[in-house]
Amino acid sequence: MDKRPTINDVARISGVSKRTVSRVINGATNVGVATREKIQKVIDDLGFSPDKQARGLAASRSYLLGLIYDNPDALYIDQVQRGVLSVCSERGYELVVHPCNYDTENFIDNCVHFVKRSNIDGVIILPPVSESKKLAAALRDRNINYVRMASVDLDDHANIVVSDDRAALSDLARYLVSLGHRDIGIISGPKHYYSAIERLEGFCHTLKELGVDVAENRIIEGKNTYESGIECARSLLIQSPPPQVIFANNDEMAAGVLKVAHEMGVAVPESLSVAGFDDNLLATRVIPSLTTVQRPVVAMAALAAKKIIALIEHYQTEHQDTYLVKPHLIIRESTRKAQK
Amino acid sequence: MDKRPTINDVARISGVSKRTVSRVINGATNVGVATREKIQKVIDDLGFSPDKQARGLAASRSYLLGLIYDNPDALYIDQVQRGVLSVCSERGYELVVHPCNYDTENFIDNCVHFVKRSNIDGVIILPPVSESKKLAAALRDRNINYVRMASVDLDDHANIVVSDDRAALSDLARYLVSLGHRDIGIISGPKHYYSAIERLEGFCHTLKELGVDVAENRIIEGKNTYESGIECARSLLIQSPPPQVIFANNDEMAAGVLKVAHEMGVAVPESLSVAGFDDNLLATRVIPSLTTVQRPVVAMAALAAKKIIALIEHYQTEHQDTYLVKPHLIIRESTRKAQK
DNA sequence: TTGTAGGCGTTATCAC
DNA sequence: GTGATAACGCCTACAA
Repeated sequence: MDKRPTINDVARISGVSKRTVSRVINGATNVGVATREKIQKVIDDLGFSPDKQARGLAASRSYLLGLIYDNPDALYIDQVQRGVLSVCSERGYELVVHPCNYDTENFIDNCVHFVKRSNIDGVIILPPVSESKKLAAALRDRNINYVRMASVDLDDHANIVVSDDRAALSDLARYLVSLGHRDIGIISGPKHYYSAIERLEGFCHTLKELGVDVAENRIIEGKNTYESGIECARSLLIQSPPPQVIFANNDEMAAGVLKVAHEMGVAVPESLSVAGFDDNLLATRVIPSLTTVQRPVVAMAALAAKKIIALIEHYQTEHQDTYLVKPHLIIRESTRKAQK
Repeated sequence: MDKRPTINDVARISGVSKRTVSRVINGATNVGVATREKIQKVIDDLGFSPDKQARGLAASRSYLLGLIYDNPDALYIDQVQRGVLSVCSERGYELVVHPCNYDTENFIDNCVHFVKRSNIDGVIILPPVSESKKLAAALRDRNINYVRMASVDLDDHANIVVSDDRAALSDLARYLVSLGHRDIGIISGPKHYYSAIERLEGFCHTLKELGVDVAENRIIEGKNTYESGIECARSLLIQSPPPQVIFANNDEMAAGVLKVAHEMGVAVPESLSVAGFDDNLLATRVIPSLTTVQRPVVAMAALAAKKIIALIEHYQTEHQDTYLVKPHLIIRESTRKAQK
């Protein structure tokens, strides 16, 4: 590899000590204007940029951000990565990815070890892993910076970005009732996920307010997978009469509903309206396209990145306090007015 | 953060010099058995592991692998990441992701700079960026280790993993002809991508061998996007008569074909067979499910990771030579025998 | 087989 | 405002 210029080169050429160069690099205020300009010029001429490793070794920082997740939704991950990276590149950080197994017993040690062995400066944690109190506690105990992305306000606002799924589902409920539907089926997510509970409650609560009750046998707990969506849709659609609407906790399962409806000869949206959640790639590809809820994932991820950097660099910003973003309803072809 | 034990602690406690500890850490052979065991015990007791930054600074290595891509297919990226990471975790590396804009003029500088500023030990490059001769040349000039994933054998075998798309498309052609189809439409990928050319040629070549000619107006150049698939499908299906089969260069575009067929009242697979490429998530979700070609992406990525590490650590392995993997045909609902 | 000494490129301490 | 000098934790000639 070509030898890159070092701080020593800069110091020698500009005729000052490297301590002073260091001051300029780090934007310290106590440097004479003339000195600063002279040094800056040399830096520019040389194309010098500080070596991350040396810098990290001395300051015990790595300029590395970690992304911890156990989420089957690749599209979601991809959007998060893009959001985080847009901030990283501005601020001189890099992103190290770390998928893990939420289920395994040693997953907390695994994550901690990940951070330790590479001196990761801070981690962003995605749902559903982000819902783990144990992980958050373990990180906090070890003074590891983290920011969680979640659907519930379960941490200090400096450590979390939450999407208001409850409010979004409330909107969806209102919309469906406005179409004249009163018989609604639900395929929820796994009940041990806060996100699933939030969505379910937000949905049912508003329905109730509007005078619509959801019978118990119309709520089925799914696993957020396509296969599970198929299974649950089947047990919902063999009921007689079948519901007028099915809301599925994510688009994957909603796609499963479409599949089963097609098999059973149930026309969507003529005889059955279907809604999902995520605005996954699938939502537009599927026929009919899905009415769903879109989270501003890229923006949330960027916000999370700003927060983690604020934590690392110990400064206050307005980002510290803003933490709540609201997803919005996207109406497509899979929902329609109730038949008379 | 808790203070981690250092090599000095290990040396002091085991009563040897840190040079000897260093030898044990790095698996040097010239250490007395007794000494080695004694030191190893201390290492285990302390839970010591060498600091990556210090190590990197001294040895000018970072134990970081980079992943360079500009690919809209999040699913593909996700699979690659998992494949690479499975090897990384075994070998003590971490993965740093770097999406970039293939189109922009400074993308090469951007990538080089990415590697330099974090002292990335080596990069894995995904298609279509991997097809860039300029990038490869730039990396080689600067002695940056790289491995490309591609559809064509366009580099030293130590630097590439290629999927034999040509052979796979040959299989597809044979399969379609065996169903009795002779009138075939094609939505190719952008012609400036090798992958698109390989697939197109592999397909047409075998068709010709089987006595099937594809008329020029039956081949349309798409852009690998869903929208482009819709557009191209339309101009193919308004021809009279329309083709019996449409092969699209990827599943995204094939999904577009299904959409248009649905709009135009063309039954798939009864009146039109459709095939894609990738075995994207879409392939199974869509109705009817797609006949397509699956690349063993995770395995390819793992192989690429092994190759890049071999390059970094300068050793020969059998991985150096194996570089070609063959995708295989997956037959689903979207293709069917030609009607009499 | 083992140890000594110096260096990797930066930041931090504490004088001046 | 500026500059020696010592860390930071590890690796690598070179010596013994």
